[in-house]
Amino acid sequence: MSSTTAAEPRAPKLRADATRNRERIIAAAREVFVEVGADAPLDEIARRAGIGNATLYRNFPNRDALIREVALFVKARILARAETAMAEHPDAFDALQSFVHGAADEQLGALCPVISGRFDHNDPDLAEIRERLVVIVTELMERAQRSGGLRPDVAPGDIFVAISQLTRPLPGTACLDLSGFVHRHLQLFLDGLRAPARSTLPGRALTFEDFQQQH
Amino acid sequence: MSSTTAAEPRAPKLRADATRNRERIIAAAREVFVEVGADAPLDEIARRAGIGNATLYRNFPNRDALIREVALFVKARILARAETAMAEHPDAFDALQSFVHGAADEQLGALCPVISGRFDHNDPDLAEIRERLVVIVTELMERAQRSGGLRPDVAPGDIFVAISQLTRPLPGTACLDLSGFVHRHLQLFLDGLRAPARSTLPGRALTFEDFQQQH
Amino acid sequence: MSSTTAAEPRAPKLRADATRNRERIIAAAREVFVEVGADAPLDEIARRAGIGNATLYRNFPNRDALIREVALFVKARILARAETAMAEHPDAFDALQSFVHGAADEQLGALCPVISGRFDHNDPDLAEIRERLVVIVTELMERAQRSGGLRPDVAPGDIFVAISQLTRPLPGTACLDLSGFVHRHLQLFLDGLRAPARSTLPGRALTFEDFQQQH
Amino acid sequence: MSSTTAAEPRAPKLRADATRNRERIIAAAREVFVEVGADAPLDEIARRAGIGNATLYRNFPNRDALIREVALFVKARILARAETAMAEHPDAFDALQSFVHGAADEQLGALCPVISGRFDHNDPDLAEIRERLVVIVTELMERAQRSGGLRPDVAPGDIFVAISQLTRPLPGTACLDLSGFVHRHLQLFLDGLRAPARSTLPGRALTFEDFQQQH
DNA sequence: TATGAATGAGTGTTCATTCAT
DNA sequence: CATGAATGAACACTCATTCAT
Repeated sequence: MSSTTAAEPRAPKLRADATRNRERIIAAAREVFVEVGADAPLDEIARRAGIGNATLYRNFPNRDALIREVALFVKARILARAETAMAEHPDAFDALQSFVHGAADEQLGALCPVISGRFDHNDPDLAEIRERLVVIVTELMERAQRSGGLRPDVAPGDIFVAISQLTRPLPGTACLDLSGFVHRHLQLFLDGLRAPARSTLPGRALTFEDFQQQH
Repeated sequence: MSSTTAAEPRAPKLRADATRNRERIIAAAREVFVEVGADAPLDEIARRAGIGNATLYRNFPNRDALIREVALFVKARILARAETAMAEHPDAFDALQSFVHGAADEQLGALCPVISGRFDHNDPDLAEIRERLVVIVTELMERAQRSGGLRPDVAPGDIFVAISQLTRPLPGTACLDLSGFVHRHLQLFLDGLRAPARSTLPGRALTFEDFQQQH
Repeated sequence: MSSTTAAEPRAPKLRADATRNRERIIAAAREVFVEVGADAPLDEIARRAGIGNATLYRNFPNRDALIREVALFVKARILARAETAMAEHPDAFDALQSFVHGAADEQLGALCPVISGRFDHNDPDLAEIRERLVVIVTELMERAQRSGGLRPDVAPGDIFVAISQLTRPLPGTACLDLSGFVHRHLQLFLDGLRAPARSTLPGRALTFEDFQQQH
Repeated sequence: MSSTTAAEPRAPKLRADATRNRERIIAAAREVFVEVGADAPLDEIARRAGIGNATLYRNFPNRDALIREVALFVKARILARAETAMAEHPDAFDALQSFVHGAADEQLGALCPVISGRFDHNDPDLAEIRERLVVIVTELMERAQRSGGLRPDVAPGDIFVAISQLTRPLPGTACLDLSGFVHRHLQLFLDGLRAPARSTLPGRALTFEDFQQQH
């Protein structure tokens, strides 16, 4: 996944420190981005990670590089949620519901605006994980549509938009303020997704690409 | 509503410039806040309004005062949408749907995060318009629930959260990027609101006060 | 004294307003300069005088012109104090003491720093009143020296420096904070001025010109 | 006194730059405050110290923090003057005179208005040095009163007011303009302080606390 | 290599002065 | 002629990024 995974056999000791720093930075960055937003002071992230600011810059030459790593990290976790959901729920719509609520717990909504706009659509690492995510969510939805649980006029992009929008915290607020209600409104949206459709939707079904253009 | 509506017949001439500037500032502020967010440079707003920055400060001594006026302006328009919706649609759920889509067109979603947090809950002008909004939306929903169109386990706060979240643009993006799909996802949410309820919702119904605490 | 005293016979009515405005501005300026200092916002002076800011600028094209008028006004009052002191006190040193305490009451100390530095030494009105002040204070001091009350190694500039310095309020403070003690320290200084001299003074006696170079 | 005196032997190298900068900033601040006053542009201080403005802010997060350090620095030097004066002069009034002229040379007069008003009376460092100053000046004066050199109706506050007022430069002027005469007028004041008293003073003797309330 | 410090560009806000009514 | 409004320049302070140790 990461480009520094298996290469040089030398300097293994230094790497112990280095990778621990990387992880601490990414964790701190995720926290701070969720709380403060994409414009969070990088010094604050460094402080929260317990390192000097220049160390942060050594690991991630600019804000976008850091955001990229956070994106990779979070998408990997969301992918894992999808895999778990599919494995654990025999009913396809149940699996979809489980995935939606699980992705919300990964704070996808809080992080989408952070990532948004700064996205390098050609980044191979991101492309790979995105592709895997597309595949599994498409599979999840098609199963649910075939089983008659999910209305037929929706596509993966619709799901991701709903998750990211309905779970976004308000800026300047710690993420949890509305979170007591997040699952409630996701559930209302999921109820709207059930077959049979109760209305004719305007627009067209959103592909994952539509969503990715935004995020 | 506005304090400059019909009152003093004197000194209309001097006011001509001033009020035109005020209006231009508010319009520019709304635009810029929607596009850039609550931290938008005030100089940019001044530039967009075609005035000097100090003129902006003369009219609105600080950012919050400006945001307050934008809030008043937008809430007034949303109130008007609610009144229109109620008047024009004999079916109560239709009226509710019309209101929801109309409020989205007023960019409520874009402006909620702007207003959020900086809200002076004691401001009498804001309190008044908020109160009128509460009354009419409550009425709309209760009618729809009595007529069997709307599920009984939801309250006004749920509606406002949905509107504001599902219509929020991504930061750093002109508002319209997702807007082609906004009504689509609102419609999915509205489908989830229809009676009979297709699930048991977690949490409790949100009152308008719950929503206001956020916005 | 003023250059607008006796001239044009026309427009006497307008002048009534105009001169009342002038006086109110000067009074307000004196107050505000004493309270806030030489950098006081001119808008505050206009506000305190109950006029618009542009009216202030019409009367006094810039800060220095306003300060000049305040200087003239205050010096005229101090001159009057000197004349009164000389007339009322048979003993020359008593007269000097009376003058010193009286000048302090005119807030000379507060206003010297306002005036200082912006002085136009060629201004004929100021020159005239300055000259009259020099003459009378010199007379006061020479009498006191001849009568053996005042030590011989001091000159008018020494007196004025003492008054202005010992009565200066601290910046950012309303003038009166130390004022309970001003006369106390002036009195100590006056005790040091009495003959016979208790020390040999460093430097040379200050003329009024020495003082004027500062103020 | 200073928290960087003798303590940590580690990390002396990095500190070399930093402390040199701190010292240069304090020196420049003292200069500029004396010349321009408490409202001096901090950018000018940074420029004079030969550093970037943000470096100044890194060392002193706001104007008051900088003023505090200047106050500490200057008070320490004045305290040293008092100790020297007491040690070197067998006659108590001579010692007092030496202290007064010495404190004037430290530009106490110029800096009192800078410090004034922004004083945090609870600051422990400032409280400590203030206390030591009170003790030694009280001692100086009581000795001089016991030896019959100093009139009995004065107290430390009277001395400090005289020093600070008589040595204050005019704003907008380099401090030295009047300085040729400062010692002359201080000497006149000191002559007024000698026993026997030549008048009955109005008001009451000023304690150091009276003075501190101002500065 | 990791760090703390330095930097300069950017933003909010104030105020003296000018302009239009 | 008096006024309120408009203006731009100035300053405090923040933050991303670079440098020296």
